[in-house]
Amino acid sequence: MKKLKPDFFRRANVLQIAKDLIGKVLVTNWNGIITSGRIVEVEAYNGVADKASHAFGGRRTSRTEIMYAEGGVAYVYLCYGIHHLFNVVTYKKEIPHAILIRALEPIKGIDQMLSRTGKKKADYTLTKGPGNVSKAMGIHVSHTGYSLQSKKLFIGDDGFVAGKGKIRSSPRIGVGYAGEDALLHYRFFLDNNLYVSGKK
DNA sequence: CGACCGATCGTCT
DNA sequence: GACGATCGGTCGA
Repeated sequence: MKKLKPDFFRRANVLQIAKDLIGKVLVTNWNGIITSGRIVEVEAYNGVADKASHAFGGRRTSRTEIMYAEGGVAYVYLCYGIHHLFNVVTYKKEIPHAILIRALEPIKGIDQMLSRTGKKKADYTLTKGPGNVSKAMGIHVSHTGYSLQSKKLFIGDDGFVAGKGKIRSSPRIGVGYAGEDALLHYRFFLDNNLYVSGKK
């Protein structure tokens, strides 16, 4: 499998990168324990102009500082005190674009995902939703700043191609506070995939 | 089904 | 001191 190169993440159009990430494979390798899954749902956060983004209006804090880094690194933050949400930083230095990985279809290391999540059997809840993705993959806030060129955390292309018309879009989840920006179709997902969050 | 609620804590005001 | 880019369980219709 080919690891996605830095150039993939350094493009200006965060919506295009988000769409391109659908069907790619997220891999973690912590101490030789490999888990991987196909990305089936993402959301784009379009920098300082996007009310739903942590970096809206150029807000810059110690938490969000990593969003202003060169594209191709991880931004992981804690949500509701419980869930670690994994994002990919894109575009260039000082421009805080990011893409939230919301759902995977498990490929490798399913036993390991079960033990990390404490679930008994592998069903579509294993890697459905951003909190579950990080839990199953062993991703933690301490991984913020990791390069996606690392051997421990990267995104690969195994040749999978989404069929024509299979990538759908919709408004983002849980961003009602963002006013009119909550209506933007910045969420992309594989049509009819069980692991996509939202409806059953 | 849908609505609601508790868990749990770092971050920002 | 309030509140989230969430989840999973429970309750009632």
